[in-house]
Amino acid sequence: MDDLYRAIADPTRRAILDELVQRDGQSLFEICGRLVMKHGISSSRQAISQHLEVLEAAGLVTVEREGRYKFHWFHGEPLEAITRRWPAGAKRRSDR
Amino acid sequence: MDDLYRAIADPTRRAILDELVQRDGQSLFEICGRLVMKHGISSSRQAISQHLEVLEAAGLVTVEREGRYKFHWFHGEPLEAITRRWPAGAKRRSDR
DNA sequence: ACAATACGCAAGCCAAGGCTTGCATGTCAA
DNA sequence: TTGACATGCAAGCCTTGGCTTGCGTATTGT
Repeated sequence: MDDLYRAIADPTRRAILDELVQRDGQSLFEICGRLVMKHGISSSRQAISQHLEVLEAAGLVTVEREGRYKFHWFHGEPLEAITRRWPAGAKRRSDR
Repeated sequence: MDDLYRAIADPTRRAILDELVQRDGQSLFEICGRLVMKHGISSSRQAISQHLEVLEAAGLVTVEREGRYKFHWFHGEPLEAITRRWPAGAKRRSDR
């Protein structure tokens, strides 16, 4: 529950989510390449791998091993907890 | 835009938002007291004040000075950017 | 005016976290 | 089987950020 907010706190992890939404089921190397190409992020492979672990712990990314590859899928359901917790509707202060 | 995710990354700040949703328009001292009472959080007044600055920078809290008091209101609209960015609907991986 | 109240500013401490580096493991193709 | 490829593990560095401490400012009540 707490991992969710930590997961989306990092801009690189948010870019990873953007990437997976745009093209689901990518491997680690695919993600690394696309982050450099389209998001200007050039972190090491290990750094991205650690980010993916955090996203997986938060339930925002689903993983499946296939041979020597590991594919990643986006899973947005945990995000609903945020708008369920606070009324996102534009609540303005009432005049006093 | 980036401040939003940092703002809700901290559990104390999330508790502050919970408090303001439950009782809008509190002063700093009121918030401090209620955090101790109902959330078991006992940080110093300055710590809470700094948290409120972060929340204000993220647009999640509206502030109005009145004499020697400073009142705080919850404003949930920025949160909509999250579910607008990623489809929160439970998207599952497609079989391969 | 004076003291108490409510809050702001700024420096410093310390733990958490993001990143790198180096090595290890496992898988596939030739 | 051997080498190339895709990933995992672990230790260390270094910045970020949350918290405290001490002092300063402004407002209110008596």
